[in-house]
Amino acid sequence: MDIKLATAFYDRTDVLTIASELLGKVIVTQIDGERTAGMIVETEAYSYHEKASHAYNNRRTARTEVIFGEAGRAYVYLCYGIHKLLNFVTNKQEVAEVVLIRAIEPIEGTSIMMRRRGLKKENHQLTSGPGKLTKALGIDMMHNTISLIGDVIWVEDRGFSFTGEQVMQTPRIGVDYAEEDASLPWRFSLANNPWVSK
DNA sequence: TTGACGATAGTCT
DNA sequence: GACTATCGTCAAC
Repeated sequence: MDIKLATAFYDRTDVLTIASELLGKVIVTQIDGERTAGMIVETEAYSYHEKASHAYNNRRTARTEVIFGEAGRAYVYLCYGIHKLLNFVTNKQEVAEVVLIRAIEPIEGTSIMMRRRGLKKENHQLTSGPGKLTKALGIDMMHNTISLIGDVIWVEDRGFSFTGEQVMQTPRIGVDYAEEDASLPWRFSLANNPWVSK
């Protein structure tokens, strides 16, 4: 049974719960007439009250405005001038919290993803990182602010469930600049899943 | 108007 | 392990 997650899933007050519950959910994209999908195996939470967040201290700019908007939208931004990173906006309006999608396990359209990534052989390089999965799924800056309840990018619950020791909780990657907040264990990943980023 | 800086990934040594 | 491509964003000038 494939069930598309509704706004209510994202419109909750605990971003850590949402980040952990997204493990096992399936991202589906229908872009350029091509359908691809993958199961989320790694996420990170970001909140306005910690320094790693783009919206730290409720800083509002043109870029961060979507984070303060309604839950259930995509926040896509350019990192290092090259990589597009996909986030899900959560919580109610004016509360800036998001979940970064860091890795997925390919489920549908693997050959399409390989072509987009320029890979000839299938391997874990395909989607094991935040910049890799967006390229594989066909997600670009034009998808910033798009609804996750629509028919371009959405998330389904296909019944995959992970709990307890199957879920790892560790510090986030690449946020050393966040000083004391860099050590917050806000990264969630599936234990022993080969598609988790290195 | 300018310059410093990334929530990374791929290449080279 | 080290190096760096590449560009939008943001704050300071």
